Amino acid sequence: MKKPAQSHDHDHAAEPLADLTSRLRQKSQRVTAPRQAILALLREHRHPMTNKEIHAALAKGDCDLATLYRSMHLLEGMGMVKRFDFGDGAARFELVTGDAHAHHHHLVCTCCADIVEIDDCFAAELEARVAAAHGFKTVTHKLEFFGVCPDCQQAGHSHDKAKRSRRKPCGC
Amino acid sequence: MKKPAQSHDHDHAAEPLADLTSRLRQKSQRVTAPRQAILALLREHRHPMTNKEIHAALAKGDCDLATLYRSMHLLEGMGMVKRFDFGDGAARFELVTGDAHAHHHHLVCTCCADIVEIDDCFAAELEARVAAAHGFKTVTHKLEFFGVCPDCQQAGHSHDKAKRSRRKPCGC
DNA sequence: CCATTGACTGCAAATCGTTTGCATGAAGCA
DNA sequence: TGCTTCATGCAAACGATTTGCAGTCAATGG
Ligand SMILES: [Mn+2]
Ligand SMILES: [Mn+2]
Ligand SMILES: [Zn+2]
Ligand SMILES: [Zn+2]
Repeated sequence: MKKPAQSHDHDHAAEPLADLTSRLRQKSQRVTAPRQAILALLREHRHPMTNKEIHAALAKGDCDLATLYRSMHLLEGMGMVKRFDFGDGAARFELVTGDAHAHHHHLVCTCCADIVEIDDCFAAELEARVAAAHGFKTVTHKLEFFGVCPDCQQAGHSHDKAKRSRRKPCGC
Repeated sequence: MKKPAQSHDHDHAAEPLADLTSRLRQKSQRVTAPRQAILALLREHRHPMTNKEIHAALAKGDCDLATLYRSMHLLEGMGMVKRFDFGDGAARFELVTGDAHAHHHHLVCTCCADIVEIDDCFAAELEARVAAAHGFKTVTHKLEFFGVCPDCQQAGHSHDKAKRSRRKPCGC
């Protein structure tokens, strides 16, 4: 019914954990157990995760939820993770792997919450146009796509968007 | 320091209030005082407003905050208002004036929160491309631009994005 | 115009994601 | 090893949004 699930995608050349923690030291941030656990976990995932998901995925006692929130702020500020917003009220975070991956978008299934990574940003040109047209500087953009994935189309789901709770993907 | 402010923009041919309420009746929704007050207010604004802003703008006692939230859900479901998300934790709503206005985007000043309406959606093509590439159906997108408006550039603000609170525009 | 009735409202309490105060704990360094 | 400072855990605080409930009122039919 679901696809092979949000596979952990171990099949990629991930930056060694040591390299990640060293980036903390370089900015004189302490390499603590919670931070290592978080980075180790994010390293295994290629899709944005909510703090709740991250917390649940970590071994019990690895990291307090409050510490997790604080850590994500830190990592975001250091540019090591990127924050995404799918409009369901919970922030999602993804490890930044290489400059190219820093800015990108997603295609989210409103039915099963499956996420497709959209690595190319074709909005860069639009951004420049919009900025110039109104005299704005340092313009950025947030862009996410939502739709029904092939699997959920089959299942014959209708999913009246207006009726679903405003928060959280339906999960069918 | 600020521009003429979020002017009420009375200078547009707005749909008569009666036409709006009649749309409620057509779908057998009751025309109540709170709903009329909300519609009358939204009719005066062309930019997305948070429920807090709407509630503050209404005469005291016109509409309870809980009723306001419920009303926005109703109106959104009826397609009379559109919900926008600027990533500051509070939903914003705008009256839908004509089909053409239903889907559009914004350019938001991260400094003074000034909003520029971007009526053209140049992302429609991208959307189709993304949908086709991954077999998704009924694909939609959310897109907002953020930057520093001309006024705030002058003021010599730096605004280290990483340091600002995650929520709410700084307001300088 | 009045009675009827279910939809709608105000108020308060509950949720949810996120933030913060505070005392304790432990990285990094001499 | 001891010190200083930053980080953590826990619990309470927060802001946005939702919900339960009892009273109210818009719409309808007589
Ligand atoms: Mn991604
Ligand atoms: Mn708008
Ligand atoms: Zn982009
Ligand atoms: Zn668009």
